[in-house]
Amino acid sequence: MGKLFSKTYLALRQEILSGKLASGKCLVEQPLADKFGVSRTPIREAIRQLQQEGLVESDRRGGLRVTVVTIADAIHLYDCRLGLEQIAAMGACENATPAQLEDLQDCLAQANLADSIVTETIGNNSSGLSISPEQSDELENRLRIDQSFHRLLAESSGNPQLVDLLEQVFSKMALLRLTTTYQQPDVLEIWAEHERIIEAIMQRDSQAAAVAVRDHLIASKARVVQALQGLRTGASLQGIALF
Amino acid sequence: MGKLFSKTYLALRQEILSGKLASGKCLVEQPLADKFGVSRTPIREAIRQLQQEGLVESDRRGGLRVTVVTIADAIHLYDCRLGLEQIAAMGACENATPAQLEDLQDCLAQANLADSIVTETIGNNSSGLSISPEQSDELENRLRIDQSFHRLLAESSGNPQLVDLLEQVFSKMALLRLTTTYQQPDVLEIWAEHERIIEAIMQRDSQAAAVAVRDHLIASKARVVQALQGLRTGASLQGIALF
DNA sequence: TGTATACCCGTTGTATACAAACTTTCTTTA
DNA sequence: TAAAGAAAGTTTGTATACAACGGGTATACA
Repeated sequence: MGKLFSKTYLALRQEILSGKLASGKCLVEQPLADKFGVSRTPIREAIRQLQQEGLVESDRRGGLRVTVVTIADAIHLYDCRLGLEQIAAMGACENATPAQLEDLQDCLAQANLADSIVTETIGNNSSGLSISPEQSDELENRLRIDQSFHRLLAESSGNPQLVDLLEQVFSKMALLRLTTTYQQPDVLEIWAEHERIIEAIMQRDSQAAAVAVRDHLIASKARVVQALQGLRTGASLQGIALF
Repeated sequence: MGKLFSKTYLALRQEILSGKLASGKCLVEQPLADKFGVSRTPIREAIRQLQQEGLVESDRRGGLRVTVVTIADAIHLYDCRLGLEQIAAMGACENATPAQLEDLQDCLAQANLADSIVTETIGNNSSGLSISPEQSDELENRLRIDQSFHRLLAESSGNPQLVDLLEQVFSKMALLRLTTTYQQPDVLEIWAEHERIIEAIMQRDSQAAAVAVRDHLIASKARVVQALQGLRTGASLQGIALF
């Protein structure tokens, strides 16, 4: 179907996730409609969709803006993931199909491959502050792989409700993760943690899987919080709002 | 603000949650607009809102209908609650305010009060199949109390994201409740389980709280599954109550 | 100069008209 | 009679016009 609203939705989403529409930016219907060459109606639909995803939130004055993710939100979202993904891992131990297990392993393989490429071509990023386009692409790639892993994990649980809820959490974190991954290029630990999760699931050991997920998310949360606090002290951003 | 869409949203929501708009019923914009005396625009807005809440889902043919909650969904939703509410309880141990603790205790007191009233006026329901209006009201009351408890628990965590996610789960479970009528569950056990949760939280013992929540939800899930299985085998739709 | 009021402009909410896609049914033809 | 196609009806998508609400500014008056 050639619906305009889905096109504008995708375009808007891309603008938000790429940072062209910055967090906190007010979304006004008519200018957006002009920008995309459509009327206000599909813009409204698109914004509603984004609101549903958590990428757009209502302002205090009833207006709409790109969601602002605070440090507190990041922590809260990680706690939600902690609860949901432990259940997902336990469910995966019971219900993951062979194909899904294979997908998870593929994901890990891609991760290692991507990591080796980055290590070869770029090396570690401890030297400078600036990030080249190639680095940016590779880091973007890692982010995608990580997201794929967690999405596959959710799907492997065989619980569609869980998938839906986690999807929402991931959407809200997308803004956050976009900025934090650049600050935290050392992801070898992450892949190791993913491997432990997969191993536990393949052994159908739900307790071990839950523990592995818990450890992974607690570690990730710590990494992100550290990165965010570093960001905050570096810039002169007032209060809790980060972006 | 006297926005029409919020009025129609509330009206539609009420119709869905009261069962006047049955699960699976297709939602067509123009008839609904005629029914509520508004144009299609606010109807669309309201439906989008309900879709966001999970009370409306898209049909296979792209149409919209009142969400259909299956038995499998019920089990999956309980698993989601299991994950989220354990986190909520642990959060509550850290962040619950004295006022919130008091509210939780009030909730329990109301539960005991309601229970004694039901016991006095009605007695247990082991005898017959039919349920009087008074019984129905009292069971409705208990359901509200139970929902209040879990809502307060979520809020006590101090995690708004968690509150949002649990709200969605509760909404969908409310739909399931409508597909059947009530059956008197063993409520004394439920209140006792609630009490254990509160005690753990008041002692700020997050591990105990998580265990208490886990035990409670596993028991609740078992109760519901048992009721559902009996419902399937038995000819008469006695129904279930979700606690 | 400070405050209050009135008006203008920007933004969202609502109604309505029209278009496009899909369904269904009836008709026509092989 | 069956199948294919066309026409009518249904439903959602889109554009647009207008209304209502609110904020900000300018002006008038104290």
